[in-house]
Amino acid sequence: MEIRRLPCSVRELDSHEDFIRQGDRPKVSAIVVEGMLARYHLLPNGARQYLSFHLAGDMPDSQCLFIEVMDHAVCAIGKAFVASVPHRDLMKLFDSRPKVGAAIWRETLIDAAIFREAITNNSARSAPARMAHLFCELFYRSRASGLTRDDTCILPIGLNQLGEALGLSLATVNRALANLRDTDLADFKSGSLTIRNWAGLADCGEFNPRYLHLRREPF
Amino acid sequence: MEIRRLPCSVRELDSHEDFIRQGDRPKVSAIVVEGMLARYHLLPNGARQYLSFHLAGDMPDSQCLFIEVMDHAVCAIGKAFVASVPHRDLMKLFDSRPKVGAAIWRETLIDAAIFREAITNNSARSAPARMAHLFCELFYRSRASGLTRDDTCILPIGLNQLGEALGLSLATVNRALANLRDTDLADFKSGSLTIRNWAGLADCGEFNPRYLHLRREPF
DNA sequence: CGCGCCCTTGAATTAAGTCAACTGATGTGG
DNA sequence: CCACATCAGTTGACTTAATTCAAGGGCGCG
Repeated sequence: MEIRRLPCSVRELDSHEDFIRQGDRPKVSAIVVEGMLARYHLLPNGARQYLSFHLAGDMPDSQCLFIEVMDHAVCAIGKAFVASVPHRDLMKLFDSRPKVGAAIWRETLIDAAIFREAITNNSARSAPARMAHLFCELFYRSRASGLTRDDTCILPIGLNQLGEALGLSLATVNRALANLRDTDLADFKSGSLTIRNWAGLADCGEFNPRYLHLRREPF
Repeated sequence: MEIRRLPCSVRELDSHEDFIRQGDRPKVSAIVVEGMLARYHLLPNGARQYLSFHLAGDMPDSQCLFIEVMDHAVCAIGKAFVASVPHRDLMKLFDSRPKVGAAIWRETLIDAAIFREAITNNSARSAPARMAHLFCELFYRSRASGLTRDDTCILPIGLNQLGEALGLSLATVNRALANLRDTDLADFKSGSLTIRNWAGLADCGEFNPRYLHLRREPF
């Protein structure tokens, strides 16, 4: 894509560092170059609700192109590198190349599909199933982006954060992980996820990759 | 908006009637003319997860403009009228008037913000709080669209469906409603919602309308 | 009248949350 | 190099919120 030719500045983010905060009015959008970013809500009691995770190539804050003030925050999950592109330049690009605009619009619609799936996941499934579904999604997307090696992918996230993503307490997350390990479906340990039985894991989490709308599927 | 001038066909939908099903590849997009539409996932066990509700003026399936196959369904909540506009015509409009395209893009981004809020609502809040938040959102949006009278708005939805939206069982929905009624926050009865204490309800549901990004606020 | 649908309520059950103690790595300073 | 602090993960006992199950009530409709 021609986005690569736009002027941009790359920045390194430390683990847990915020890239944007709720209430900000950013003038640039970010593209993940390396590592992982996440969006989250900050709740009145100080707790967090993680909303989505973003891998290399994703634009985790495309929404701020058209919506002035951020209703959520974006932070790094593990060390990450992001490229910032001014909105002005993106808009000019959309004018001169409408297809690029349409492609990014499409990406934002897929983001929305991922949000919808998260609603269903966190509302209608048991703790181990939620865990399994999230693992399936992250592994599938990682693999589609060529970020896996054999059956494992990097996932520099803590159990607490997993809970804040899935609407579960730390203890329940732990037991769900133990469950997946015991049934030999997946093994999550010290920031890396290993798939032991893909079909079984997908079945447990009712994972159907249709909603990701990938052009070429990694399986 | 110039959308009104596009050729379109208006159709009446019965309560519960599907407008689009999962797996469809629609060639038209809908605009709600009257009544209410909802998006939902159909789960493997036959259950539903409602994802969002759409009032007059909304485009509940804008996503199919750029994504071929539907990953969710859209149905009527109560009787409704929808106008269908062929994608072809919308695309032509976007070409000739980029501002219209940007406005619709913005709408889809607000949809995404509503999905995010639903993730948080269904993951991080108690049953009565979820109920309160949903009521706040629907009343606020209804009011912004001029669809309320005094402190009540039409909400032709059953308790079962409320549960399928909030990730709660029928019994819990009932008790949550009783709770809101007892504390004199809101009264939901036979398809209409009456707000008794707006500040209290918003507080109970931690409702902050920021995420709706409305240009002019109804309160 | 009687049937079906939706709402309501109560009692029993279960999944998940809370609380607290303990482990095991990692890291720091004396 | 060891003593100690720290932090993330693990596990168990208890509590609670929500689910499930079951029975009953109101109401519209044939």
